[in-house]
Amino acid sequence: MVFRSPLDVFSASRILLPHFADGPPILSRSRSPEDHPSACPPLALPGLCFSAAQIASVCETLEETGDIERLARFLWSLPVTADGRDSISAHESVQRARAVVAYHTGSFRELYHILETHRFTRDSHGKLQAMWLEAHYREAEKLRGRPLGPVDKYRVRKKFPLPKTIWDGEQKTHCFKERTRGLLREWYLQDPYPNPGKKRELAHATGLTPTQVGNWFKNRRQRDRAAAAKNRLQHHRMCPDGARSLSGGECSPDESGERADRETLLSVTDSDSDLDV
DNA sequence: CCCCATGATTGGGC
DNA sequence: GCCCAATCATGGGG
Repeated sequence: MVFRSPLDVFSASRILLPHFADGPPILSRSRSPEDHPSACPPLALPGLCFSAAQIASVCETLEETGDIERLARFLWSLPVTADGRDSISAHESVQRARAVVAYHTGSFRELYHILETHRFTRDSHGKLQAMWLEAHYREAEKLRGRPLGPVDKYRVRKKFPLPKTIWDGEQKTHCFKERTRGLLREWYLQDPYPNPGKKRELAHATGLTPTQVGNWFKNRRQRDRAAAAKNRLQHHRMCPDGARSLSGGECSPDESGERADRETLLSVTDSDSDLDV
């Protein structure tokens, strides 16, 4: 938090920034002795010389405050080089800011190009990924003329995978290992409501986090209940009236165990394979 | 494309 | 805090 931006140095942000609409701010030269003139872009107006680092800090600050309009004007005021290989563009904060502005103005082609051609650090990944996806969603939505459902979005994500520049390649596991699931099922049969201690124990045994274990039990219970409810409906269709006490083959309900059918099925079918976790 | 199975998230209730 | 239902996200198979 020390020396975050030139705004702190100049302490004139309120005065300084509104001028961007009308052109570059009139400012005295940088006061920081470390800002060597070489950092100044060749196109900078005389008398106005931000160091690249200061420009980057301004970008960060404006992005944080969410004032996209002003950020856009600030970027617009910066000198540009044809290849973008200047000291200003080399700053991640600047590219990030350009991406944010491109996103907010709907300049998606530009957004994609920025994201694809610059390497971003992990801290930026979350936001940039969200912009990448959201932009593609919007384009797909426009093309299709109706809002996208979850599956549509999934397809969009498959069609436009995240660039390596904003994604470290880590992926979530879709399914746990067979052995893990076998363990979970065994414990579930004994106690569908494990206390925190048991959850931690199971987590340790399976290599999952306690939260994942909890999620698994939660989903298991929910889906067993759903299956039981469906079963009940079917039974009810076969035996519409309340003559349940007469044990009549097809129509004898095992009320205590709506889950029983499913559980026994699970415990039988899932012989524990010895795959590794 | 669609449907299904399964892990994760959300929002309300207690 | 945990529970639930509903829903989202993801991978795989017809």
